[in-house]
Amino acid sequence: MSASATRGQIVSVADRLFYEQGYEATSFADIAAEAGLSRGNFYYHFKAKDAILEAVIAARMADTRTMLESWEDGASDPLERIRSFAHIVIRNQAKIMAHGCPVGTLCNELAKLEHGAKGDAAGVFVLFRDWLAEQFAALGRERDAEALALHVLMRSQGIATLATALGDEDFVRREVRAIDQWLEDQLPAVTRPLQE
Amino acid sequence: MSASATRGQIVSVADRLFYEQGYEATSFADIAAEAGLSRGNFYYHFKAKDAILEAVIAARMADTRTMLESWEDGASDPLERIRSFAHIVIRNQAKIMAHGCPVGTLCNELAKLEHGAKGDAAGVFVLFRDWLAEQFAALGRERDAEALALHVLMRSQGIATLATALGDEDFVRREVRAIDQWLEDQLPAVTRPLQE
DNA sequence: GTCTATAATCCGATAGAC
DNA sequence: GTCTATCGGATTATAGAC
Repeated sequence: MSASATRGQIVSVADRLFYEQGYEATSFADIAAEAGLSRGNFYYHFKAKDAILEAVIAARMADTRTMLESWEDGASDPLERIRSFAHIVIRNQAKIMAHGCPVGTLCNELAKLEHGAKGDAAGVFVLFRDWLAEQFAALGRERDAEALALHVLMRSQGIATLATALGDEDFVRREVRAIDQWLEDQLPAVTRPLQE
Repeated sequence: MSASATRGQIVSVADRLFYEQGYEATSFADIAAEAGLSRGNFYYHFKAKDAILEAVIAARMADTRTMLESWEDGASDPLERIRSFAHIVIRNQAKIMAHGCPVGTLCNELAKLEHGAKGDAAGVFVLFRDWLAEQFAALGRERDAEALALHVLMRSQGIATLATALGDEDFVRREVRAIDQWLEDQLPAVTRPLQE
């Protein structure tokens, strides 16, 4: 296999295992076994575990950009686009209940490890935040677009964490509906600030 | 030192290190060093790492019950009691930005490890949920008390996760204010105190 | 590019002296 | 109850054959 193909295979497997098992709990042997190559061959492609993590984060950034573009292509209405985001927790419910949100759980783990890549991992949140803020701005909420974006992100993270801990499907559906309701309440030309 | 005192010392140190570094990343050597005893002596008090985890979770359950009682003693108004909970993320802001919410991050880690104690760890969430539901019931929201309780829990978890990832203090303050505002919007008009 | 073999380290856990 | 010494296994990482 070519070097780039093998490298891509490693990143793909590592991406999934880091999500399912966590970064530290995933060993080189785990990745090598599922990627179908020996441990020794690993160091030809990645000299250290940190390097794989950076490649996985870069891949997630690229995947996220692709997903955001597909939501833009799928709906011209900014409100519908924001709903596309809010409904991830339902579409990926089974995975989230088993392993949480890939972004939130990785940031939490890297924070505890005091790993320098925490900021890189949080970059996926920044991608979502800025994209959501664009949609809110398009809805006429330019002034507090970023605050509204972070509010939606916050709720999706809270839902994911409690879904993992408690495994309550009704709770997930109910809270996603509450986001939909909240979104519509933001719609009217009335400029209602989030705070105060 | 007596056995129970040493055991308590181990649990206290393990509690803090599990929070700061994570469960798996904390070794027996780490705990032993900070508790001031040898690795070998460990197994007199805890025969396995799982046993320490269970003791830590039991200690957190007890601490949480104590905290809930102190909030009950500190305020007779259920709304004020709920605010006591919502404001944890501000009181513990520095720790949360560094290591996340102790309950949420532990549940996430145990979920990825497929560790049987995940349900026990989630028991702290259940304590908070039931206590919050009691307060909402006392405010006249008996019918949806549990859903309201989970909503508050969800928001505090979302705030904690984003605070850890992004380190934005303004975001934390703004979202706690938004919870306060939401709380007042939940009050049935009849139970609202007369202004004078 | 891929492999085997192995070094060096750390882990959880045990045995036994005191 | 506390200690030292140590086992067996897993881990990251390297060296070198092919």
